[in-house]
Amino acid sequence: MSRKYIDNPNACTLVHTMNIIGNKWKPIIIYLLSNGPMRFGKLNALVPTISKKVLTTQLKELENDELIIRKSYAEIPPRVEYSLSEKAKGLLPVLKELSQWAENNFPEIEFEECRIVDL
Amino acid sequence: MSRKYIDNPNACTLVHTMNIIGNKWKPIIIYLLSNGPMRFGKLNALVPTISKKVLTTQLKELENDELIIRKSYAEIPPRVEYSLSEKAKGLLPVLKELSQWAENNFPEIEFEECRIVDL
DNA sequence: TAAAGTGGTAACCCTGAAGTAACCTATGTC
DNA sequence: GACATAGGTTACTTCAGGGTTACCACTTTA
Repeated sequence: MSRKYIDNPNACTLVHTMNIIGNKWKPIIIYLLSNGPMRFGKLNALVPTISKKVLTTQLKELENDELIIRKSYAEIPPRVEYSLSEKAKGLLPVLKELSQWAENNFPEIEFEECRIVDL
Repeated sequence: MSRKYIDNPNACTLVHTMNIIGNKWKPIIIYLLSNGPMRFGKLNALVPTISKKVLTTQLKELENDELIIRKSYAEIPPRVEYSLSEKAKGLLPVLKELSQWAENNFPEIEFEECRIVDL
């Protein structure tokens, strides 16, 4: 008789984490929101390469996973603010370590294209 | 004049990290290899739901990113051993923190299906 | 009266990641 | 001579994530 499946829950919680934040846009969104609450339009302006539709779905998924909080004001024109939940804030130091790891281990990459233009 | 692009390299190193390990199988592979070198067949047996083709491409990509080391012996039948590089070992504590974060913040999830069967 | 501002939704398409099944190499063994 | 073994490759198909464009609601401003 031989084992056939993964033994360790660590691997699976990891998989779960990746399902939540391991995609193209979510780390960026979480990072941006770490500076404080932000409106939909501002997020969209800061990441012009994301379409409104995709931004909407990413925010909705993050909200479902309770990583961000959506607060909408009954105004015209509408105003909606997104902010990080406590769950997400607990993630920030780990994300920072991941960044650090990448910087330390891939020094050949300049990450220039990430630098700013103007706001 | 207003800023139009993301300001912070943190977000982008993060994106880079996610590109490397943020997918369905790589965290699992890295975790399994953290127990020591392992052969292709054993990896495949431990994760029976991954196809040989996909396992091959994942291992190849991890090797290109210098996270794992592929050692092949000129024997018949062939023998190939995979192990973690130093780069990848530096990542392990962070991955563990990510696991920990998921366990702490999603207590409602049992992660039962991750438990073992037999080896 | 028409355009701008805000936060979306609806319908559609496209691509790349992942999955399936068959095949290959070279040897040893029945 | 047929099969098993280990580590793949090749060709084909499927599917979900992401992308594009158009449109909406409601008010203020020009």
